[in-house]
Amino acid sequence: MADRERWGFELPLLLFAGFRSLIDQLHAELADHGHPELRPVHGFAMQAVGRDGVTASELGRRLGVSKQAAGKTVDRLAALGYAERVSDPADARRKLVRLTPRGQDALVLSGAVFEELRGRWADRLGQERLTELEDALETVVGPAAFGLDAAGWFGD
Amino acid sequence: MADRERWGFELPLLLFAGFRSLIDQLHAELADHGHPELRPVHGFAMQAVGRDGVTASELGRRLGVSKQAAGKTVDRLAALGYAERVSDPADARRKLVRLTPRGQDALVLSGAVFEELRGRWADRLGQERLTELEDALETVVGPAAFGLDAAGWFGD
DNA sequence: CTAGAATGGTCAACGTGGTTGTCGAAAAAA
DNA sequence: TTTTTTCGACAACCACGTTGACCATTCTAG
Repeated sequence: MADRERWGFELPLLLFAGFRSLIDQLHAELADHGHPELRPVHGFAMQAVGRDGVTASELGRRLGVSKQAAGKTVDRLAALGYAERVSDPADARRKLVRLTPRGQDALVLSGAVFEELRGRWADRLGQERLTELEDALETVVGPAAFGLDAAGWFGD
Repeated sequence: MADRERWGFELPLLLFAGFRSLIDQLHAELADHGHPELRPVHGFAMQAVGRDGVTASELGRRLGVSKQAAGKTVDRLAALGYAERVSDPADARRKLVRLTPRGQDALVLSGAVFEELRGRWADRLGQERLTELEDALETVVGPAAFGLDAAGWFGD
């Protein structure tokens, strides 16, 4: 919306503002639908757990944090009723982390909200410009974009 | 780079990956130029302090955190040699936080690195598509993009 | 088969950055 | 002048990350 020259420092600010606006709206929506306690970090963790469950060590690898940190996140998720630990009969060392129905619900709901939010961006920009934006971003960040390793990047 | 239909959840991931890639490269560069201790949160805080200095309370307002949290950040910045507190002769309650020369250096360096990084994106995308991306983001996030309130969003 | 290495989970201590609540001193407003 | 507001600090606490250590179990070589 400006043909003025842009500063380099605006780019990260714009990206962050976009990201944050989506995440903030997601969590406002989640809070309105029975999940007020969920934080962004929990969403990432649940996404990494997935439908099949995962061990705490593997979760740590997927999220790019130590297994201890992953274990703590699972503790919180479990305390909030979103995940549970199940012993693995095939390997007495492992404890599978699985999403509870509540956790699955939150994940499904998040997916729906993200679709809705993308729709709003499409209304604002037009499908064309939105796709352009996504493609441009994918060009510069590459497939790394879909790694969930957001270590330490999330808070309230 | 894909004419397939995109999922809503990809958008925040792409934005975050872009943001993070810039910030990570910035701090790698800063570390290589004598500022290995700086964290993203410090950059935001120093930006908010600016050339004129600011009180801890005002800093908190600018960053969207409590004055206590802002005070702690100033403590950390001061311990690292990037900021200092100066008593305000005109108001005995206030203590002006100011950047030290080291702090100013880091800020100037950051600005230069961001220009360089934007240049790399321009090489990849072309000036046209980069400007399109910036404009599209500004359209959806509005002027709010340039608020520095990133409460709790930063870590390592 | 058994000894050693690798893996998984947990405990402890700690660092950083956030929150509230409280408080006294100083300034501003009534 | 009295009351209210503001500023900076202290304390207690929470969330989320880190290392290091440890034990139990499983895998892998010899």
